[in-house]
Order: sequence, then C-alpha cells, then structure tokens
Amino acid sequence: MLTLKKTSSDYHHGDLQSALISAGLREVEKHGLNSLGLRQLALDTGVSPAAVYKHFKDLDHLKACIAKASREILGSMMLKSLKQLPDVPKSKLDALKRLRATGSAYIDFGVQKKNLLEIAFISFDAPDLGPDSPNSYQIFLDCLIDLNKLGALSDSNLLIAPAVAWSAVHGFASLATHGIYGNKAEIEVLKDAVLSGIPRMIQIEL
Amino acid sequence: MLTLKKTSSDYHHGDLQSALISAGLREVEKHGLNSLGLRQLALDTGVSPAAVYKHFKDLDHLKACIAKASREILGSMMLKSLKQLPDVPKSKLDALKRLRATGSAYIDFGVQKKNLLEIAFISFDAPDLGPDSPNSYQIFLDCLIDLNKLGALSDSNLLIAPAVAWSAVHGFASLATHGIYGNKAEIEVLKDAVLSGIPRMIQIEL
DNA sequence: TCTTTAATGTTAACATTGTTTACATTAAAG
DNA sequence: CTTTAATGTAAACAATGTTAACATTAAAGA
Repeated sequence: MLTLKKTSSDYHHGDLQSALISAGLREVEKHGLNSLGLRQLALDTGVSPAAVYKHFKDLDHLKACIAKASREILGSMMLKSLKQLPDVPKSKLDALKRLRATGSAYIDFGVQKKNLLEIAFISFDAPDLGPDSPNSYQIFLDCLIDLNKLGALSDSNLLIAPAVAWSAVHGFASLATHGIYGNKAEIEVLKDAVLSGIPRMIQIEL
Repeated sequence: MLTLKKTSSDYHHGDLQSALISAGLREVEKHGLNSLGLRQLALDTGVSPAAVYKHFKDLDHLKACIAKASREILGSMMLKSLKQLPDVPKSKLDALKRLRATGSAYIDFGVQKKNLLEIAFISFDAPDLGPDSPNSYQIFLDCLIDLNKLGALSDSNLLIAPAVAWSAVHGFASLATHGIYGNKAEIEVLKDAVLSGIPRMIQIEL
C-alpha cells in the first residue's frame, strides 16, 4: 500500500476528502447505514467534526459520495468478472455468457456486501456528482449492444432490454439483501433461475 | 369517517399506537424517510415525546411498524386490482391476466408512493411483528398457484417462479422510484416490457 | 526570499434529537 | 370504592449535525 508523503506537521491531513469516504464505506459495510455518523467518521480519520465541512456541504453530501463510491465498487466487481472471459465475444453464446457474468457479479455484490447495496442507490437523485466510473448500467448496456451486433437481440428490444434486465438483477439482489430468502443454498438456486430467465425475458435469439 | 368516542378528559389519547403509525405514514409519504422524527410525530399526534415509549420500544421499532403498514397498503392495492377481474380464473389467459394485474399494481405503488416503497422493505428482518395482511408475496404466489393448477406452470417452476417474478417487479419499481428513468411515458413503456417479460421468464405455457 | 492569501484545520457553542427517570392522571379490576 | 395497571407529562441527559470565530499551513506573487 503506497501512501502519499504528507507534510512534516500533522495539522493538515493530506487527503481528508477521500479518507472520509473510505472510512464511511468501511463503517457502512460493517455496521449498516444507520450507524453512519459525522462525528464518528471525524474520529476515525483523526480530525475534528468541523473539518468535514471543508470538504462536504453537509452529511447528506458525504453520504451521496459514499453511495457513489459503493456503486463504483459494484461496477469494478462486474468488470472483474468480465476479465475472465474472452474480451471480444465472437459468438452469440460468448456474448450471452458475458451478460450473465455481469448479472452474477451484481447479485454477488448484493449478497456479500448487503449494506453497500443498501446505500448505493439511496440519494441517486444526486447533487452534481459526476458519472460513476465504472458505471454498472453502462456495463450491462455494453453487453447488450454486443448481443445486438451479433444478431441475438433486435434493435427495438435493445431499447428496453437494459432496463428490464437491470430490474430483474437489481430486484433479486435487493430482496435477497433484505433477508427474504433463507439459506445461501436457496439463494444460489434462485440466483441461477433469475439469471437464466433474463435471456428469455428480453427475447434473446440464439 | 367514523371515530371512536374518547374519554371526557383529553389526558389519554385513545388510540395513540395506530395514530403514531398513521402520522408516520403521512410524514414518510410527504417528506421522505429521512425527515421522520420521534418528536415531530409526537407533536402531530398532540402528545409528549415520552408517551411514544409506552407503545414502542424505540424509534426503530416504530419505523418497523410503519414499514409493515406500508407493505400492507401495497398488498391492498394489489388486491384491489384483482377485484376488477374474474375472481376464479377459468382459463390460462385469465390466470395470467391476474398475475399481470398484481405486478402492475406493485409497480404503480412504487411510482405513486415512492417514499413508502423506500421504507417498506427496510428493517424487513423485523422484530417479532406478525405477518403482513394482506401479504404481497402471498398474493403473487396465489396467482402462480392458479397458473399451475391450470397447467400453465410446471410444478418445478412453481418453486422458483414467485421469487423470480417478484424480483423483476420489485427491481423495476425500486429503480423507477430512485428516479433513474426519466419521464412518466418512458416508465410506462418499460413497465409494460417488464410485465410482458415475466411470463417468458418463468416459462408460462399458454 | 518574503509577504500575502487561500486552503484546511481547531475549539467552543447551539439547537435538536432520541431516550430515560420520576411523577401525574385515568381506566379497569377486584 | 379502593387498588392497580395502563397511559400520559415534565425535566433532564448524552449525543448529533451544524455554525462562527480563530489558528495553522501550503501555495502564489512580489
């Protein structure tokens, strides 16, 4: 782990902005959104509560940044799952595998980091924060565009397929997160059913 | 509107428990989950803050009850949408129409009362509150059982179809709620696409 | 290099919140 | 009619988000 050299004195933190976001991510992941407090974050980063306001308008703004960061973690997990597959799909089946991989990663993110999924799409009507990078919706879309180019998805369906597929994946991840389905074995079975159902839902033609 | 006669003195409220839940529902629906405060609810119901603790363990408990109440509103909307259809479906198509009606009502609930959907499935890992009545999941399940009885859904699929269909509907409602899809016209198109995709997803055979 | 200025931190106070304790009032039971 | 349990109030507490006034340092300009 490489850290930037700070000044000799410890008066200035060096990179408080991202330190607060990281601390927030840890706190949310471990103890849930409810126990995310400004003063605790200040303590964690070794700084006074008022210092937070030099970098964020208020707690809601900080929360929105943490939410964005967790969406980006989700996006990285989706990208990571794609790196184990042929980068440029040559066949319809290859392209479909890529779509499924991204959906699987999305659900895994929800199951493994349920508290992050909880905050991820809160305050999505965000104030002026830039676009996510990576952006999970865009990753879905890219997979569907590949399927379209290979002739497995009609142009008209391409217009609605992203939202439809996203709904199924997000809904299952969200419901599983809320502890609605019992043991992990059951979740795995249902996850497979959802992922297998998506191609039929959006009318993929192999 | 019929109200129960209260005692002559106003010292005791009469039915503070449900009054607090109703006030909470109103507050959440109008101003969102974040601006739900114990003291404000006490003010709204004309009672001191400490009185709340005679009926609820703490604010989280009250929130869980409000969440349950909003899930039950969702359930009623689903039932209401069924009342405009033949009560006992005779054909596969009738049964399918009923399934679609419940899904449509679910999504409408999310779009029309986005803040209620936000709280509905928070704290679903609830403390000892009884079962919802009506229960939205059970309503889905009943429709799918009808489809199974009529031979439109295999026994094995019946085991997973409820969760799969629920995921698609809940996911779309949830995403639409977070303001991800632009205008209402677009939402309507996508809603139709999701609802039409569900029978294919769970392999309904007409 | 020296001075100035903007960025970034601290301390102390404030209003507000959820919660608890001790007590008051009323409804219900014996 | 008395007792008791249920249900309300008032006052205090610790903790939180937020702000204002001030301190320290880094960066920019002479």
